[in-house]
Amino acid sequence: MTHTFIVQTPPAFRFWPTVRSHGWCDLGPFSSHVEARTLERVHQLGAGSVVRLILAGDKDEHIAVTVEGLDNGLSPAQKDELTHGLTNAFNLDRDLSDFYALVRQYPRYLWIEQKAAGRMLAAPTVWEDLAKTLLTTNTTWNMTKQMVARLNTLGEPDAPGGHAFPTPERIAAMTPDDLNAHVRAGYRGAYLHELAVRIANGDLDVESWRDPALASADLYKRVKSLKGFGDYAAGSILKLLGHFDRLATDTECRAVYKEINNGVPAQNDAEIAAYYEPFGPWRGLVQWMDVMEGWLKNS
DNA sequence: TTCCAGGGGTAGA
DNA sequence: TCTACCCATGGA
Repeated sequence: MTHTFIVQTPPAFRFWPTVRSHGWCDLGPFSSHVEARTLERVHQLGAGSVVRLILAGDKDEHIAVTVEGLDNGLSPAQKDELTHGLTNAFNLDRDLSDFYALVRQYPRYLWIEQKAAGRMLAAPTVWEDLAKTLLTTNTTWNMTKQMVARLNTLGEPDAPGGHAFPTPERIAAMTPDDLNAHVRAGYRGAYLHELAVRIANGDLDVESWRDPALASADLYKRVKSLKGFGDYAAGSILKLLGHFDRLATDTECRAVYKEINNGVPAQNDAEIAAYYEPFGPWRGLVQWMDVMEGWLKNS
């Protein structure tokens, strides 16, 4: 049985550039389909049922949500739950007008507003963003995809054979050794397990980190206090949570800086930080746009 | 075989 | 605050 509803979006929102703003769209349980311009996701509702979501932008750039896999109707509570999760995932509460006003002043960055880029696709839960970000550290993107795919198979299955992202409770119920025998995350496995345990037993309420009143310096400290989250990972998480005043300088960013700097590599990360400093509270997003420019322009 | 990826923890200064 | 060294995986 299939149900469809619309999630309203803010002005200047565009569905496809937001989907393609981040590699997340190709990490399970998301999958993006370029020809159809749809984003799919196998998703577990709070009550336990697993559904398949097919998302597309409609003519007004609102999000058309098709829900497959519910035997009964889509209840108002389920619709609210999905809308809430998608509001998080698409960062629909975020006002980017100041960001566009800033980049409009730089010829190099005029493409950002023209492409309606800058809104980043996140996961519906902070736990999922943390787990995936941990699996991007010190590895290749291809390896990240494989590790996340294996992690994802631990989640609740749906009828067509997909899996929802595993809950922290599910991961916490495993031993670290069993988890890593399955995910093959190397030294990251123990960190992932510890994170799941702390969330599952209530020691950490990571969903509360979405609170807009939380200062980014405070949030940064909290993320970095997690095992396995250093400057790069914490900077990445802050962006997904809507704080853009932190850089997340990785090998990719260093390569991009070299291009911007006429082929001359930065002597150190401080030189890269100095380049982005004028962008103030938006510097992290400008840095991300530099990394994603080629991909976004071709999406 | 070695090197290293969308780094980070730890010890020691 | 900075540096040296270690860390598992698997592709090149």
